[in-house]
Amino acid sequence: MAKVEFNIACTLCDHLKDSLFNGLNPEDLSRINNHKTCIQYKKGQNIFYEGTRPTGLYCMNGGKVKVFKNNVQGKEFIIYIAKPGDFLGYRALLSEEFYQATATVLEDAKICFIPKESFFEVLQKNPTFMRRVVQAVCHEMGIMEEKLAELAHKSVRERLAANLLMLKESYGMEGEGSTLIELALSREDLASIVGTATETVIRLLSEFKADGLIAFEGKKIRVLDARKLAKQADLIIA
Amino acid sequence: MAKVEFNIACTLCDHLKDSLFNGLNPEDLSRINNHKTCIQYKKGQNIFYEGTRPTGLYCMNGGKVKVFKNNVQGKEFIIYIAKPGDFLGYRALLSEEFYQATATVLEDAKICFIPKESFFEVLQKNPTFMRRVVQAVCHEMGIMEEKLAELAHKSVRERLAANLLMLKESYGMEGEGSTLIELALSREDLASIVGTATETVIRLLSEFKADGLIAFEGKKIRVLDARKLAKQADLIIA
DNA sequence: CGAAAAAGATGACTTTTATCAGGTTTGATC
DNA sequence: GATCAAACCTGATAAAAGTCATCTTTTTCG
Repeated sequence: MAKVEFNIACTLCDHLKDSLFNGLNPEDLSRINNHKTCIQYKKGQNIFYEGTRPTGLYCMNGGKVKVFKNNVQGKEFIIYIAKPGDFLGYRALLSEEFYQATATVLEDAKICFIPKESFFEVLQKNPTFMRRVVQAVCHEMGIMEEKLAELAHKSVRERLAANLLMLKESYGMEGEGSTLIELALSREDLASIVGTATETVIRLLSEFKADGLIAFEGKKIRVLDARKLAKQADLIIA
Repeated sequence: MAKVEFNIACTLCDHLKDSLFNGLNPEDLSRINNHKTCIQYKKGQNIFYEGTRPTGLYCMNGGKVKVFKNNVQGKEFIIYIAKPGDFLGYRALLSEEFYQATATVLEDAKICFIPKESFFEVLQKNPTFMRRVVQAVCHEMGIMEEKLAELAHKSVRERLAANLLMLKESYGMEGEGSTLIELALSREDLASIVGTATETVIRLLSEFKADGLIAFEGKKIRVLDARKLAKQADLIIA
């Protein structure tokens, strides 16, 4: 499973508009572009490992990557799932620490690597870009605070429902009419997102299906009744 | 309970050395100093509320403040506890969002307020300071990832033990010999930190006390056997 | 000081969810 | 297409932790 290089100019990248690099001046973008290395990864390959030192930033061009931590007993907790346009591994890079999580490819991915020096150079030269990165990081932190409170006080059923809705929002196709979660997640991975046992996820999914809240389409899940699901998630009272 | 103003020059602040303002050039520090308002708060007073818009940054000069979210049933989850030298409310300020949490005084506090404009001005003028803020925010984020994984996969007993150790580290007195947690936490607040019910915390604390792991001194807890506590937290295998 | 409120403690009970053990189905590989 | 592994599913059981009710102790405050 050798790594395969590919190359797309950042200016021509389909996902530039979704990325933090969007709005960067041509000069800085070309600096990034000239120093990047783009690699195709197969499902199951690792991008980086917990405990190692970051040497640069990963920018997703295609596919899906899970970022997770392993606990002592080997159980995974998935912190987030990166999709095209997302940065990967920026937290440890910016805090100058070791990676605290491992990144593994969920769906065949194309990922560009930008060396630390180039990224930091642009960051330092360009206060507006720095400002936007800070804003994004702090927004992300808000999401994590939300997750913490959810994990602390909601039942597994509520968390599963909430996460299905979240996945629909984040990984649904363009357009509001979309209800299919464009992510071929195993039950095990879904359990690692919700923070529960695989068996529990299986049981609850069958219940949700029996109640007409969701449907299975191949390896993917379609949200049939977002409103009822939100009720299950205790997001709306009525 | 009127708010009482006080004033201490930032350059003379005892906690400057623990703060992100440490190392700031005299010019920038005086800009901060000249625009700040310092207020004394009593236990129980609120600094800011979830859902409101931040207008500046709070910098702790004394006391303790809890930052928490309320869930639908009114149960609190404490995200962190700010101590002197800490910034308060910077996440929402930097992400330009509403506060997602409420801040309430745990122990009578002295807090300086720096208006958004002054803080942003220094931030923009001073790339080194910006860099340090980013680094701190990303470090904080790493701690939250850790907490997420802990909440997802550890038992209440393990989490309580881990949190007691954490509290000892963060709120113990200076010097490594210190074992007393310098925080008068109610059982209810401790439960809100661990993410469990008050009764459960009470029961587990009695067990820890019976096993000689901790002792109560007034409203405070002393860690008697950090090693055994770490074993309870499943942090060490042996 | 004394009354009221808040915090702490304990017991009984129930619910939730993890775990284990055994199945079946699906999918990849030779 | 046979074989093996992985993923998925189901049921039984046990443990963990929440809830509720009650009681005691401590704190607050007029």
